[in-house]
Amino acid sequence: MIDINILVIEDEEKLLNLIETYLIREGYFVLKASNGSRGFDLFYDNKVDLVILDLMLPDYDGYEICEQIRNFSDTPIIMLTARSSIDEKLNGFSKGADDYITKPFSPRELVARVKAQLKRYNRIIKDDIYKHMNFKFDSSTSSTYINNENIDFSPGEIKLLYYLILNKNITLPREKILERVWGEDYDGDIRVVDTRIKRIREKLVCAKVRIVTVRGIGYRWEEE
Amino acid sequence: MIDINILVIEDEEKLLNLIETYLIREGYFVLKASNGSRGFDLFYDNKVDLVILDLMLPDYDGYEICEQIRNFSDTPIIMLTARSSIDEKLNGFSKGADDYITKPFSPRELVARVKAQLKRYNRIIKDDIYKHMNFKFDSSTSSTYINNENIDFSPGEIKLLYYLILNKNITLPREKILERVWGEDYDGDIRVVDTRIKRIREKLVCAKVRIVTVRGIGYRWEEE
DNA sequence: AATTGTATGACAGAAATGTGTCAGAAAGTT
DNA sequence: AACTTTCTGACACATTTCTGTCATACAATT
Repeated sequence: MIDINILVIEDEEKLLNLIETYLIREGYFVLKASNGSRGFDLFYDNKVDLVILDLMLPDYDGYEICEQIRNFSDTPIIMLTARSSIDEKLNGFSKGADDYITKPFSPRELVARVKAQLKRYNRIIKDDIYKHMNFKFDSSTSSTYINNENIDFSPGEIKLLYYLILNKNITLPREKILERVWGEDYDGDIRVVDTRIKRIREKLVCAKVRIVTVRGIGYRWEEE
Repeated sequence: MIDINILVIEDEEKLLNLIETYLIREGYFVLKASNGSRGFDLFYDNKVDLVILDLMLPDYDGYEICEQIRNFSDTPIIMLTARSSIDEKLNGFSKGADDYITKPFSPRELVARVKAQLKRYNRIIKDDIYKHMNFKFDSSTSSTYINNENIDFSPGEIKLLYYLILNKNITLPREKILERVWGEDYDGDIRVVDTRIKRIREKLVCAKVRIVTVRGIGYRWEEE
């Protein structure tokens, strides 16, 4: 499965750990920062899929960070704050936050909002089922069905499959696939991608979906 | 896709080479200058899509260069500096810089900001869709559709197609096409352009757009 | 008609992708 | 631990597609 990384920037340690617990329970990977500066570093050095950002931090104002991130990234940002007036809310949105949670909040609320944002961004998320014609992929159990028959894929194949489905109808360059599926530190032959695509294709022959080759670029998941 | 050239003006050689490495890894072409004067020359003599400019150079102040460039060009400029006070930041922006990076910075930050600027600048079509009548070109996926049917073009054909669309209704001389699409160092027969145009035309027969020949000069993308 | 510029088809070398095989790694069993 | 099975990346070779060149045909201009 492709890991989903959530960066939480929050100075109150207890709350930080609490949030972490909830998110980990949902299967997300959590990056923790207790101040804005550290948060930045983590954001730059990792693939971050969503940011949960406290408004009041020891070093920076949450708005500043939000603005900074928005200068070069569309990663969804959820603001976290004790203040709850309408004014503040508007301010947060205008700075580019995608959602806003006021403390105190329930774990359920947090998780729901996180999922909502990820879904908006990615279309498909954990615990979702992708289906097209006779092909079905259940991301919560990583099982694949063709004509309601379970088809086995290896762990690596599932990872690639999932990534392709997440980006259906979008052409993915080999480099990008390699970075996301194999990881940034992998430095072997780039054509492992081809080999793995081939292995997946073998199992998709009867499915009404296919992986098309985009010469000179990479591959694309296409629905028939 | 058309090559993207980034001009880096930075006197610290190690940093210069480091930046080059990151950018090349992302598929950009890099022009290096270790002082302002040389930077100017490179800017004039090349098609530059973005400038990364150190604030402190042996011969000129980065602000001066920024102003100079702004006198006749909107090419995005990213300032690079060790200083980080708000004042400096404002100064940089007011002189026409589009973004600002303070040292030290992570590779990811650099690349992210470069991408953000290029995206903003190339609004015309990058990640955008060109459409006229029954013809559609999606630059983010490099896909072409005629009557909503996907038409395959080869990588080279896409490159030329894209360049023509970017300059629609403008007559492009062969020499210019050759320089931009084939690259400056290509030194084969100039008539390759004709051949490739022909191949594109074959696929455009049903489209309500066409490439017209301008005798003695070159070609022009024309909407019917 | 002569001259100049462009279109087209064929071809061969180049480049990218597909595929089978193999050996080492990882995971699972006894 | 020893063994078996599966997974996975590397690599070589086959296949497909691309692309520049060139010769010839065609069109425009004088």
